[in-house]
Amino acid sequence: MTMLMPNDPLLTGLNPQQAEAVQYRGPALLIVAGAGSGKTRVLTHRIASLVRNSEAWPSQILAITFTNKAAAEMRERAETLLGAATEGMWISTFHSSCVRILRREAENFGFTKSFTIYDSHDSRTLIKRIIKEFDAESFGLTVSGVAGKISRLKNELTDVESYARSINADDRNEAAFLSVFREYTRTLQSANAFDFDDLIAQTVFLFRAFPHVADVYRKKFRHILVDEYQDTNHAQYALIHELTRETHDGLPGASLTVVGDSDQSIYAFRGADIRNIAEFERDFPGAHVVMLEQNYRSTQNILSAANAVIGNNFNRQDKKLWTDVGDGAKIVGFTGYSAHDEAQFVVDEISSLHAQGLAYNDIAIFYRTNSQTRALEEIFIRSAVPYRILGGTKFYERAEIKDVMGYLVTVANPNDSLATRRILNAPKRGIGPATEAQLQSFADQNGITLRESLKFADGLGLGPKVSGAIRELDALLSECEATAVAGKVGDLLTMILERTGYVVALRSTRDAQDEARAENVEELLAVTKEFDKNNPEGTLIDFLTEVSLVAAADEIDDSSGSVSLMTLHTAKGLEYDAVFITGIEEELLPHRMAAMEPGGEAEERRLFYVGITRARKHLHLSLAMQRALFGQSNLAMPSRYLQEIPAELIEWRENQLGLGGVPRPLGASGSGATSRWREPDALPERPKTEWANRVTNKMRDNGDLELVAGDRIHHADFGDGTVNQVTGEGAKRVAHCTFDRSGAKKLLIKVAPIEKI
DNA sequence: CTCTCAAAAGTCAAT
DNA sequence: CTTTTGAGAG
Repeated sequence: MTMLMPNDPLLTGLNPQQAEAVQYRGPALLIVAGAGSGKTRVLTHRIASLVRNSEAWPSQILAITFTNKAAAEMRERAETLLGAATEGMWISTFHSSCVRILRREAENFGFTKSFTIYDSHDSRTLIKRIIKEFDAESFGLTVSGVAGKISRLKNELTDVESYARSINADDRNEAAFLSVFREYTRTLQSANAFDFDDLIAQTVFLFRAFPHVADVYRKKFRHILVDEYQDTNHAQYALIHELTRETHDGLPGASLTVVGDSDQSIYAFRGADIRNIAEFERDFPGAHVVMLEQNYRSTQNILSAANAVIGNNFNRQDKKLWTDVGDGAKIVGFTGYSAHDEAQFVVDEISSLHAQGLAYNDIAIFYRTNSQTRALEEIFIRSAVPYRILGGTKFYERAEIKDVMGYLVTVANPNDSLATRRILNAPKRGIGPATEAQLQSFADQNGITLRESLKFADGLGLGPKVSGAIRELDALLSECEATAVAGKVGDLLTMILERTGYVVALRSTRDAQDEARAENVEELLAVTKEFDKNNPEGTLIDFLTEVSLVAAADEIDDSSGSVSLMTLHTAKGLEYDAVFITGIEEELLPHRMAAMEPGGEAEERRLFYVGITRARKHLHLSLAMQRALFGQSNLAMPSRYLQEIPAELIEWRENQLGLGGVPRPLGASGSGATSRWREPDALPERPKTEWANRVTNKMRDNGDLELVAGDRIHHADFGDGTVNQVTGEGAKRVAHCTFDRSGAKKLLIKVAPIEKI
């Protein structure tokens, strides 16, 4: 079914399998794409060929990815191929696509277009409140338990009423959960809000309940392409099914292309069902399958390690990645005494890679849990290496940001009582829990929103001070509502901050952290202004939608010139010249919680596999012998997965402090890691660094320390040394030194624990 | 209603 | 270890 000439530019440089995946035409195509096999290229070329051959209008194409970053990249590459002809194409994430559909269709089922989106944090706040109200703790309900169960049910497309029918009504615990679930659903509805899982599930319900609405989208989208198909959950799977169904007036279903790799399925905890891809051929009879195994990203050594590791998973379709670029450098292994020691290795190694000409933004560090960032950051902050942490405690989850966003949400969606409650007393204006309860019950009795109840505060018999505060808040919100209609988001936020004195209040406290909070709020203001600039037509709702749907990986600014730190999950879909995977220890990878879950061990192995296959040229694997958890130091054992990599692929680096006769954590063969492991009290005495104390104490400031080449200095860890050169300016001055004991280091003068001798 | 301090908890990844 | 929470005083 070739529609392209063999010499078509859209096919040049593609291998036969890739070319087939671009050209095949039929109702269903599954592209099994191993890591680094050029799937984005195949997808974009496929889209381009559809448009170029006039097989489809751009507006008939829907391409779905998991992150905004992936969507942006796909759009950019499609634009390179097609130019302006990409206009009208939907290239976006599952969540963004669904929001777009829901905003158009919300009025069909009891919502308005200005609905707000609750992130997991908002959901938990609401669930917590409901559990308390229902006194449901006594039935063993916890916030995380309920949140997880509701999320699972929604991902399985089970709504409250069908759940109610499925349970044993005599089970008091289940009944208690049901009433919490009911109340949660009711509250979301009356707040005109959807939670994350609703965005997908409600779109499916919408399509099922209103076939004529579904038909509109079935007719519109004639070619649907889904990336990372192995990570779809049941609701997403159902959404795709709904969209590719035949319409009621007999138009055949859209053509569906899915791309995925079951070896990279790492989101089972979020409901991802590996069967969606494994059973694709059964779900879509006549589906054509193309396998992409040639890897264009990594060296053979890296691929051999990846193949060896993933080969230990059972029940997988065997595929072997290969490359023709050659073996490349060996994988570098390192065992540190502690997480800080490990971090120091990472930083030193990065400095040396950088000295060899590798840019910082081509380097990334991965870890299993966000808590591992602390030790890394503590070492990074004192080195001259620029870094950035992706994800983790997210900006939008900070209390001060939630407060300020509460104003924007209340203005955009006055039904959202969760947001209104949040701002009643932020900043402190004397409206406490008692007043809040009174306002809420007044609102409930009169069938109005909490926001509207503020207008009737005078009749509630509250004290003059409280009534005055409420009147003032009401006036402020009214003014905001007027501004929001006409103005920019940045102007609105500026007005809110001025009128509430929120930033001023933060600045006037003694708490040093409040200064940082004030800066965060100002950063948010900058974000709104940036949004206004990039979206001249953008509304407040558009802004709120955008911030609700940002993901960790979306924050990556490739031109930032920094080393990127992120979890292994966030790393999926990205690639770097040099990759460091840290904390490759039992209890961490596989994580102790995951190891107990069914299928957990295999999924953790896939996670490791994903990490390994992100590396183009250099791969570093490191671990520590002791790792602190909640301030408690525990013994750590090398991960079982480490032993799955053939020993000849790894070159173990000596600990620079001189590890004497301590063996590397694993040898080529024979005795397992455990027996080769020394007891901690047998470790050679090492200079006590007491990182924790020094690092968490007040930040050192050597800002005015003058250093020139030739100066002798003393460093708390590295001992005495000589300054070779000083580069940079002001607070960013960097001393290039050679230490007598530890060799060459680059230190940020401002914060390094050094003194002149 | 607000502030302060001490106890308790979090302990896995995230759209 | 850090952050959140609850109780009790002001």
